Amino acid sequence: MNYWLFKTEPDDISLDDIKAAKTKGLRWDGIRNYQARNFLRDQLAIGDGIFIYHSQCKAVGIVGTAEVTRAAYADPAQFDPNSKYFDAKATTDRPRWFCVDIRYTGTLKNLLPLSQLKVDPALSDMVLIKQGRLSIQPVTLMEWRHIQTLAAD
DNA sequence: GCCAACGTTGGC
DNA sequence: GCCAACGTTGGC
Repeated sequence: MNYWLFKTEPDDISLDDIKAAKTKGLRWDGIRNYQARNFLRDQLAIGDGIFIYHSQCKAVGIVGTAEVTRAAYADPAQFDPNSKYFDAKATTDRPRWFCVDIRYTGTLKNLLPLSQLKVDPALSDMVLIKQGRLSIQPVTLMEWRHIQTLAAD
């Protein structure tokens, strides 16, 4: 069992949208960054825990949790010429991009703003803090637990 | 909307 | 295979 952080722009997909999808869950598609893709394809497993992080909005930070309900499969959008995620170089034999399905598991009592995460010594090695521009990233068990504790306060 | 960070593309 | 140009992410 591993832990992850997914960034999303709430104007596009918010935690509420994930919640509204209930147990049938949501396809997490449109990942077009190789580093994020490799995590998706090679490491995300059913049952893995996910922090949902809102970016590009007023309240930037971790808002809730979700879990993986289906491991990586070829992202159908790459084959759809009408999709903004279409990739002419991808074929069904050799898909380039992958997606997973996730479902809502909870909303944090308090949104944990990036500003707070940044100054927390226990989180100084977090990928979120050390590297920008990565929409799917690993979270250590220690970080996962620490953030859960912060959220419970 | 600005701009820094950084990944990707493409000419050579 | 180098590296400049370019595009995207994402905080502020």
